[in-house]
Amino acid sequence: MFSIGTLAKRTGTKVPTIRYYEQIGLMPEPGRTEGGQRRYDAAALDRLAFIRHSRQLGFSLDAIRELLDLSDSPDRSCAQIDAVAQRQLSDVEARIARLEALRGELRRMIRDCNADRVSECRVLEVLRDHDECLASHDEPGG
Amino acid sequence: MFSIGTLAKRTGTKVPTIRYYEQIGLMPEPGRTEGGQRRYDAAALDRLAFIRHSRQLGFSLDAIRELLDLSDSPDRSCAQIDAVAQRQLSDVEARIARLEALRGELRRMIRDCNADRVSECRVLEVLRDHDECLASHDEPGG
DNA sequence: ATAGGACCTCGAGCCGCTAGAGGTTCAAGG
DNA sequence: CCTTGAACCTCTAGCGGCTCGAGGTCCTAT
Repeated sequence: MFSIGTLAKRTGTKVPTIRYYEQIGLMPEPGRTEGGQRRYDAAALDRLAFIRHSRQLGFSLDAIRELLDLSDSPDRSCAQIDAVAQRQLSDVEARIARLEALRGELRRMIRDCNADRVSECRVLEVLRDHDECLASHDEPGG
Repeated sequence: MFSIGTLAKRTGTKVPTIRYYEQIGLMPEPGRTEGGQRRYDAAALDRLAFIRHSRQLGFSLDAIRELLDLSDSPDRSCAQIDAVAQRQLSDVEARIARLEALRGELRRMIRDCNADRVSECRVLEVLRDHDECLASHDEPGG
């Protein structure tokens, strides 16, 4: 049985993040000392490590919740788990594609700017005129 | 002089987003009709188009504010503008690199999973054991 | 004159945390 | 056993960048 600070250190998570995960029901409520401090066991450590690693791979907390739920039924087919991972992969691939398009525009914009003064700055021109772009980068974010 | 809805349509922005930009001082307060409705002119349209396009290229609202401020001094050197764009490019490149690493892990994870049951699922194994990963994907997001 | 779409403000909610205030508990050293 | 001070507790608010809803007003076309 160890404290939230120890759990935080062992998983590379910040303490408030652990409390947040508990609050949203991703981590179960742990036992408490008489004084009211949280005390964790190895199971909690495993679960949090799973969550953190999934987060590092870009899974949303909802997707992680799904994975954790699915992993509680060891006899079921793992097709659903693979589907969650596949969705994540597709998502990552889409984001890469979008960012690569942005990278192209930014590079072109910077390369073409041989101006001295703001008034002739190619970067600003491109930002002003959408038509100067090759790709149609519709959605922000990514 | 046209309404916020017209401005929204012409720039592909949602109406509440325009009001939000005004609220945070990115768009100036426009004139109003007697009844209190906003009325915009061509300058507002240009400014909003610039903002939207910059957003599509991934610039933060703060960076856009900087670009807009800089573009008000046409006689200055455009080095600062290029620097903002360069920063953005570096940012995009870093995000691409990170996402490519994630993509690799996800692909490997999915490829290796030939299991039927959840209990043998390779995807879950990898998520449980950080050591199964090739790269050290430290920070989430990206 | 009236209908109804577009506008108004204000406040809350999304994700995934992060930070701060202000107070309590625990563990180590004396 | 007592003191210290680091670590814990709860609660609230904030970040970016919007998005949505409620409840009300205005404008324009018929």
